[in-house]
Amino acid sequence: MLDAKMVRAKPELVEIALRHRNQIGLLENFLALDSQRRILLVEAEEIKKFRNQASQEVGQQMKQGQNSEKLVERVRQAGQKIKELDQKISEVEANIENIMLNLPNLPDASVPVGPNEESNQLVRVWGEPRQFEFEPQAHWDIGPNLGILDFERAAKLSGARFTVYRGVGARLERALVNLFLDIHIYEHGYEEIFPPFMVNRECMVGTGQLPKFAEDMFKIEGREMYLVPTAEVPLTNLYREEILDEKDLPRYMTAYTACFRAEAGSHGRDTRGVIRQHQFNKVELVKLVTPEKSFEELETMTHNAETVLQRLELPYRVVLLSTGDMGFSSAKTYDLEVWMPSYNEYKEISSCSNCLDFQARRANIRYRPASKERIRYVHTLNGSGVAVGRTVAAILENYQQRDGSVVIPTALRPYMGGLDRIG
RNA sequence: GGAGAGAUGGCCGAGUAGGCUGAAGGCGCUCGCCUGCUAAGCGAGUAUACGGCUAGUAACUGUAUCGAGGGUUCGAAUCCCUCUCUCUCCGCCA
Repeated sequence: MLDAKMVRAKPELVEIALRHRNQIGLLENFLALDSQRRILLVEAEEIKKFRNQASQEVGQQMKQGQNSEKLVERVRQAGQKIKELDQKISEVEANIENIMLNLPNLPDASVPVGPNEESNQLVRVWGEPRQFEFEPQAHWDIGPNLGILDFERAAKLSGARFTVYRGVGARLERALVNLFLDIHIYEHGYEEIFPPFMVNRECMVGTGQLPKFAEDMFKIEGREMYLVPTAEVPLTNLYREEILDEKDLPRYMTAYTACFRAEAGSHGRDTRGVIRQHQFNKVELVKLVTPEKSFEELETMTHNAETVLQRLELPYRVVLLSTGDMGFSSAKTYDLEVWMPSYNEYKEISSCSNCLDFQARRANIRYRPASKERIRYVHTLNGSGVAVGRTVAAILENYQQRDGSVVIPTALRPYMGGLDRIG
């Protein structure tokens, strides 16, 4: 959520920033409702002031045995008026809230302006795509051929966009989770968290999935509970409605969770393989930091995610997303894209974002500065460290051999019981 | 699933025949004093949100907030209703 006072003070700037995000005309109603709200507030508060004083007076008079009927009657009427005004105010506030909850974060000044991913900015490239001396296969062929991915039976169980991992494939998935977690816990200093995979509505609003993107979520029938679309949701919301001490910051947290996405509106995209699934595994990184530090924390978080790909010796590049390609809650996002031979291009495998105080404001996560200034919102960051299914795909494709077998990256072998090759 | 208890400020914890309690007391924290150092001691201070007024995120001022929402009342942390959560016992279960 944006700071309403800031929007009120500089609507033109906000308008421009929103236009860069392809969001137009969302502010018109806000300004009108906002001033209406303040007019109503002043009126209601004045009457409440009268009521407070008058009802106290009534108490005094009653104690002294005086007749206070007239005053009582006036207060009664004031109470009626207050009820009406409060009613109006809460309607107006509901409208304002609705607008505010649907406004995306504003892009940072360092973000390239552009309508879509075409405007993304290449930041750096690591490693080089391998030159195959044979025709490389796609992971959706490699996996089934090795008997480690079973798409057909997954469809029988759950439909499209699900995969069954079996045998060494299942172990590969599990090994990657453990490798990623170990790197972030023991090398990068993140606290390991194992959160619930279902969360309530407040959490989903807190990180920005709701109310705008309800159709992307899996909701539990008959309950206000949602399957987590990313561990970012439970991790960030761990401190919802809390006031932290500055000495408790920064907080670095990492978690493995399954992630569940309805993928509404992505029909026909990435239909083959494990790239776009309704359920996938991910190790997520989340940071809560002081505002002064958030941009440098974004850099280190991105490097933390890169470490995983470097350890696996997978070629990737880092891209700074343009204003038109960023997620709703983010002010600045780096994507990590891993080389995928089947696509003959780099595919997103991690997304690292600085959300500034946007989520903190929604989730009401604040901290008390050591210097005794007033309480402030923390800044929140999140990043994939990294998507596990896509890593499996990348390993299968980048490490495939002419005979159909797949070499296991060295760093992963201890997690695979020493196995150095599949097939 | 059955029975009962409870939700108050950063924490603990008072507060029911409804009124001057934003809220006693303690702890913690901050500042000052004291002190060879530390500790102890003494004094003062210490909620948040949204408004008004302002050059002002200063001061002043108003309103709201004692789990959430609604009701009764001139007036509710205190009475009534609904919901949520926590705890105890029983049952069931990985």
